[in-house]
Amino acid sequence: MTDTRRLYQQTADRVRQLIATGEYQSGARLPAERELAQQLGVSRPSLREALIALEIDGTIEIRMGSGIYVLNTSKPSGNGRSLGESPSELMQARAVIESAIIVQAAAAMTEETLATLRATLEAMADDIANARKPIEQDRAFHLIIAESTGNTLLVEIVENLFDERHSPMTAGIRGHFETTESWTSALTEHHAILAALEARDPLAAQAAMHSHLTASGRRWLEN
Amino acid sequence: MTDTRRLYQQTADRVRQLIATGEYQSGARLPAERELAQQLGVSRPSLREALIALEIDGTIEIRMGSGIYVLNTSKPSGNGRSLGESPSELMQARAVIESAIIVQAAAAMTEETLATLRATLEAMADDIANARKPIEQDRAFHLIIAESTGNTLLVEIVENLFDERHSPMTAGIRGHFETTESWTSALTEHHAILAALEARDPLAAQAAMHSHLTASGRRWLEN
DNA sequence: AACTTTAAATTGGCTTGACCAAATGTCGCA
DNA sequence: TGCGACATTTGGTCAAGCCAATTTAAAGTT
Repeated sequence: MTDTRRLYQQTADRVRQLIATGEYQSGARLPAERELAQQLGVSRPSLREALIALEIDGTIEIRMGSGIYVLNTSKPSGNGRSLGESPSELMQARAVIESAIIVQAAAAMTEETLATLRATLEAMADDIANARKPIEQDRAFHLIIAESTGNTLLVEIVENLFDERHSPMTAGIRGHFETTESWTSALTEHHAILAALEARDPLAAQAAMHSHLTASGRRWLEN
Repeated sequence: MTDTRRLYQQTADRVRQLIATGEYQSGARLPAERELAQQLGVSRPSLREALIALEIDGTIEIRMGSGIYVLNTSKPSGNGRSLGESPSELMQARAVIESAIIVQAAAAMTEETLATLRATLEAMADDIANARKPIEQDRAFHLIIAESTGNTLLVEIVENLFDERHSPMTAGIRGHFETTESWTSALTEHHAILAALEARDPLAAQAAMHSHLTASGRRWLEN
């Protein structure tokens, strides 16, 4: 699969790799812009855009007239999980948290909330049929479940984790290629979750939610 | 004082102002790059650098061939909470989330991590014996467990929820009257959690964590 | 008239080339 | 040896142009 992300994002990742692999360690000076651009096969303006991204996330420091320096090489997580696996990390976090939340939600589920959830899935199906990305419906489904716990903190957490997925930052790591198929799968899984909630079966709901989010993460990483 | 920052930073701020002043509201489309650059009196490459900075911090979204769009003007960025949150809500959220997390943690528990946890409890006991508030040790205990999942997002969430409890805002709702007794109870509960982790018993650990946080919330409210 | 197809205009994506300004290195002179 | 002027290196910015994705408008079809 060809990388369709913007060039500056791809380039930023390549520079991150140079640093991660120890090619350039903390405090080291990278090659000059002109040279590095040629070395990476991109134009200087494009490299500059990448450097700005790296500067913002604290990977490098740019000193005018002097050079580009690698900043804190402090690496996160000591287990070999390694580079740029933020998407899987995100979806794992969602799976853990939302699975726990839905157990609470199942207990407090009202007929009214169930009706709202059904309406959401209908709208989602409609979006898919019209080749629109049902991101808002997807978001609503998860938020409504969180809201049914009556705990605003839990809602905020679910909200933030969801939005994290579609943030430009995360989109930069891997472009989303949500296809009609993948959305259809997601819809099916949502229906399974809803069925468990209708049956007031907390454990089944928990299992369905966990399954949905892990599958969703897998789809995200595979395309 | 003349602004000596790089041009892209100054430009990014000017665009942020255009958005903040309502010139361009959420969802609105900014002028085309060429036009906006001229309007701001900078070159297109410089404007582009500014736009990348704005894209990264989630202020705008750039759609190829379409335009530049203003995203959510709401800026949560960390601590957008504060309203309608009760201590009980906070502790309920912690109970739900940390109980789920410890199930993952129990599976990944290493002897090394267990040793660190034991050391934390010893330091906590020492603090209590010397009439010091073992807040840092308490914090460390919960964070170490979260960290053992290897998921930085989960760690962040646990961290934020913990710190929320001791924030000025929350402290204002109810001054903490953590007594020696209440800290001793907490320590005992921590030991119970540790015992379950040493036994590699996820369910027991889950129960112990849930029990600890609900009890902790009760103590908080009662004094 | 309504819908579909096609072409033109718009808009972001990227490159080449150049010049300026800050920082650094070099060399000659005291 | 020490210090100051000059040349080099390096980032900062601009200008103009072409390509590709998207949108809009026009033309064609039913």
